[in-house]
Amino acid sequence: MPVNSFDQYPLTWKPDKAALKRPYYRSLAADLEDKIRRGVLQAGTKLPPQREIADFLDLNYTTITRVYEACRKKGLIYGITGRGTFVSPHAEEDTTLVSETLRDDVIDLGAVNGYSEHSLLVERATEAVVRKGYLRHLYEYDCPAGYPHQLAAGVRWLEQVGVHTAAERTAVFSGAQNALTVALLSLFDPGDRIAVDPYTYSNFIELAKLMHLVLVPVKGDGAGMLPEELERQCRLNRVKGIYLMPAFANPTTVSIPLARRRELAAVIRDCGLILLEDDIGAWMAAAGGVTVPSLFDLLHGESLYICGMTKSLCPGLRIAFMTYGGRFRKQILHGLSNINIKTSSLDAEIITELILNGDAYRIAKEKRALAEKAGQLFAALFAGRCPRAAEPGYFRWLPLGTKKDPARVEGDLLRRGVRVYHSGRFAVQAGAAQDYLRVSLSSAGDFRHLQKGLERLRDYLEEI
Amino acid sequence: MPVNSFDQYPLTWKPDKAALKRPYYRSLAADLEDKIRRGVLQAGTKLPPQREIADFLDLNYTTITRVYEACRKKGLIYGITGRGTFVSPHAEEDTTLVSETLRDDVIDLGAVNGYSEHSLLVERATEAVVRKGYLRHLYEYDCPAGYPHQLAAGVRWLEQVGVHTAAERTAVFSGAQNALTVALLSLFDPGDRIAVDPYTYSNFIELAKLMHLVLVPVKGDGAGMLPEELERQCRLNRVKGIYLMPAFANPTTVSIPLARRRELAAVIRDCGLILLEDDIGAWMAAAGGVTVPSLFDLLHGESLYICGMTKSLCPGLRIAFMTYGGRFRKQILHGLSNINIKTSSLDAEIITELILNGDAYRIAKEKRALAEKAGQLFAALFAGRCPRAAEPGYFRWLPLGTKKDPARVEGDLLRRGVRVYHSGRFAVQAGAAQDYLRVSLSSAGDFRHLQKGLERLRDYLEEI
DNA sequence: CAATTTGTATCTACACATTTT
DNA sequence: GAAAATGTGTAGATACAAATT
Repeated sequence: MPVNSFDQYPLTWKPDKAALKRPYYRSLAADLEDKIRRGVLQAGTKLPPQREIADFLDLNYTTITRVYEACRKKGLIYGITGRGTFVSPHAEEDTTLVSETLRDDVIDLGAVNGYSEHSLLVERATEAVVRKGYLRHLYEYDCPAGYPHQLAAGVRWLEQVGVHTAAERTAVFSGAQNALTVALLSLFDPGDRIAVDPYTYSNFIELAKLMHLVLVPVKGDGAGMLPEELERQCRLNRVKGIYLMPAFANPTTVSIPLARRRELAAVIRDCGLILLEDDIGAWMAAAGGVTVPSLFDLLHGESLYICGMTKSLCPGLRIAFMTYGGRFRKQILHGLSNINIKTSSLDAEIITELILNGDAYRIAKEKRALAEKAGQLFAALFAGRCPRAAEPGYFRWLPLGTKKDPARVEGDLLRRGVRVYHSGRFAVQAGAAQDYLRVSLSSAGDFRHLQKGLERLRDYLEEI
Repeated sequence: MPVNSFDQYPLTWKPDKAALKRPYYRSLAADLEDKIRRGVLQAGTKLPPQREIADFLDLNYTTITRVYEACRKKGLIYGITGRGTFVSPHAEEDTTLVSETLRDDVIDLGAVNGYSEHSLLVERATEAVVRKGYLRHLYEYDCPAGYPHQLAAGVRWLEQVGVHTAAERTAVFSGAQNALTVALLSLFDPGDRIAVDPYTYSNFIELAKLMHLVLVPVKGDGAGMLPEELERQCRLNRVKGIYLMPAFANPTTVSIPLARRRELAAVIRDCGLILLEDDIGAWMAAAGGVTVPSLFDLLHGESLYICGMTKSLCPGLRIAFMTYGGRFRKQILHGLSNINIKTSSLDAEIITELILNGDAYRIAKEKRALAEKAGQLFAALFAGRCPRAAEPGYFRWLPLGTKKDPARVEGDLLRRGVRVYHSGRFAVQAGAAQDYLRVSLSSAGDFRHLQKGLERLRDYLEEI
C-alpha cells in the first residue's frame, strides 16, 4: 500500500497507474522503453529506486526488478548497486558513426578511415592477382577459413606486430568488425558481461548492444586499464570476457606499456577471461620500428587477436586476420562457417599479394609518415590544450575545457564546417567528469583541408 | 518431500542429489548441459517432467523450470506443453555442413555449392573492372550499403526474379548468410520466435542457435507451409518472424505456388510477422522463363527479400542483395554499418559488371542447363524411389525407405565413397516419421563423377 | 469431453552485496 | 564505521494453456 503521497516528490519516471495492464512487468517495461526512445527520459537520468516505484504502484518490488531487468537486457538502462538505475547513453539516438554524406564545405574530422592516398600499390596488386590467372581457383567454393597461402601471409604479417601464431589457428574475415561479430556470437551468450575501457570503440558498443551483451566499464589511467579494478569487477560481476585495444586505443589514444600488459595478462588468466585483442595501432607502432609483445603472446596464445587490414592498407578491401587459442578453434570455425560461410577470396588474395611482395610494409610506413605529419600539425595548433604527447595515429583525444553540452558543441562545429565526434558517443556509461572530442586526422582529404579544419576547431574552442 | 521411490521408474535424467551445489538451478543446468553435450542424453530423448525432478530432488518445481529454461535458451532442449521436454537435435554434434576435406576417392553429393564451371565469364568481368581504372574510388571508404550503380544493378536483377523494389531500400551484403545475420541481429532479440519449415536450411538453424532465437516448425504439404498451421502457431506462441525459401526450398525442393503464396502473405500480414524471404531458387526458375510473384511483392514490399548471388553466379564472390520494407530501413542500415562496416566494393563491382553486361543472365541459364542435365541423370537412376518430379535444382530430397539410423546410413555411404547428408541435419525438431537424404547434384566435380556417385548411392539403397 | 499431465508466464519473498550518508 | 539506500540473484507460489488420456 502506498505510504507516501508521491505527488510531492516527483519521480523521474512515473508510470500511469490507470494504464496498467495485466502482465504488469511487460506493460511497465513497454512504457519505460517508449519514454526513453522518445527522449522523454534523457541519457543519464536517474530512475526512481525499484522500491519506490513498487510502493507507488502498490506492487511487489521485485516485479519492478523484472521491469528494470528487461530494459537492462535491451541496453536501455543500467543499474549500479547502492547508487541507482540510470538511462544508458546511446539508448535513444543512433550513435553509430555512419558517414552520412556531408555538406561539401564541411571538413571531416569525424570518421577515422585511414588515408586512402596509397591505393596505387593496391591497384597494382589487384592487377597482379588478375594476371596470375588463378582466379578460377579463387572463385570456387573452398577453405572457409582462407586458403593456406593467405593464412601464411597473415601469420607473417602478425609476426611483425608482436603476435606469434600458426596458420591452423588463424582465419580470414571480412574486416575487423566481422571478426568481432563472429567471435562474440560464437563465444558469448546474451547477458554475458564483457569488461571494456570506460570510453571505447563505438562500433563495439553497438555490436554488444545488438547481441545483448553487457559492457562493464573498468577504470584506467594513462597506461590503460587498471588491473586491480579489472580484478575487482570480475570478483563482483561474473565477467566473461574483455575487449582491449592495447595500442593507440580508440578513442583515447592510450597505449598499454609492457609492464601493464603483463599485469593485465595475469588478471585475465586468473579470472579466466576471454580476451578480444583488437589491434588497431600495433601496425603503426611496428611501422615505426616499435614492437611491444601482444597480450596474445603474453597469454601464450590462449586468447583472440584481431588484426584488421583496412586501416593499415586499404579501407575498401575488407580483410582482417583473426588468430585464436586452440580452445576456441572449434567454436570460431563453427561460427565462421555459419555467419560468413566464407570470406571473399579475391580481397584476401590481394592483401596476400601485398604482404608477400612487401608493398604492405611500404604502405604502412607511408601511412605512418602521413600520421606523423598530421600529428605535428595538430600539436602546433593545440599545444596548450592537449596534454598527451601521443604517438602518431589517425586521431587525437582533445579535452573540452567547458561544461557546455558536448552534443551542442558537435552541432556548433558542424555549422562552422567541421565534423568531430564528442566523447558521449564512446561512453559506456553516462556521467563523465570531463568531456572530450575525438579529432580525426585521417579523413579530411588532404593536408590543406586538415589544417583548415583544425583551425576552425581551434578558433571555436578559443571562443567558448 | 519425495513421495515415490525413484529407483523403480528410471528417470532419463537423474541428477546426482549429493552433487547439488547452492545456486541449484545453475548447477543442475550445468549437469544437464554436460550430459547432453557428452551424448549421455541423445537427441530426441524425453526428459522427466519438471515436477518429477523437483519431487525427486525435493525442490520447488519452478526451480526446475529455471533449469529447463536455461537449457532451452541455449537450444539444448525444447518443451511442448502437455507433452514434455525433449533433447534438441543438433545439440551435441556440430551439424554444420562444413566441407571437411574429403578423401580423394569420395564423391561429394553433400555440399550444395553450385557449379563452378563458368568462372571464365567472371574472370573476364574481373579484368574489365580492373581495366576500367576506377579501382581507386572503390578502394576508398564510402557508401556502406553499396554504391548507387551497384544497387541499381541489384534492383534490375531482382526485377526478373519477381521482386519490385528501389535502390534506397536495397543494400549489398557479403553473401546471403551475412544478410541473414544482419537481419536477425538487427530485428530480433534473444528468445524471439521464428516460424520455419520442419526441415529447413541447416545454416539458418545454426545461425538462429547462435543468436538464441527459437525456431517454431510449422507443418506443410507439397505446396509449402500450411497457412492455417502458421496462423495457429502465431496465436499460441507469440511468433515474431518467419523464414521462407519460396522456390526450391533447401532441403525439401518444395516450391510454393502462387495461390499458397497469397494465403501465406495474408497470414503474415495479419499476424504482423517479419518475413525473411530467402531466394535460393527464384533465379533458376527465372532462367527457365518462369517468374512467380515474390511474397515481398505480395506484401507490397513490407518484408525482407534476400537474393544471394553466389549460387547463381560464382561461389567465390560473396555478394548478396537484400531489399527491405521502409519500416526496417533504419535498423537494417544500423546493423549493416555495425556488423559489416561495409561490403567489399570489388566483389560487388564484379557482380555489377556481370549484371550490366548481361553475362549474369547467360551464366544463370547455363547453370540451369547443367542442373537439368543432372536432374535427368538422377531421375533415371531413382525413378521408383523419388516421387517428386522436381524442377531443376542443385539437389534432390530422397525418401529413405528404411528405419535404419540415418546417421549410420551417412557413415556407410561415406565408406563406400559417397558423401550425402541425412534429414536429421535439417530437422528443427526430432522425431520425424520419415527419413530422407539430401543428394547434391552440383558438387561432384563433373558428370562422370556425379553418375558414379549416384550409382554408388543407388546400389547401397538396393541392398538395405 | 472431462480429468490429468505437463510446460510457461507472472508475481512474490527473501537474502545479499555494494554504495552512499 | 554503522545505518540506510539500492540493485541483483535465487527460490517459491500461483494461474493458466495445451496436449494427452
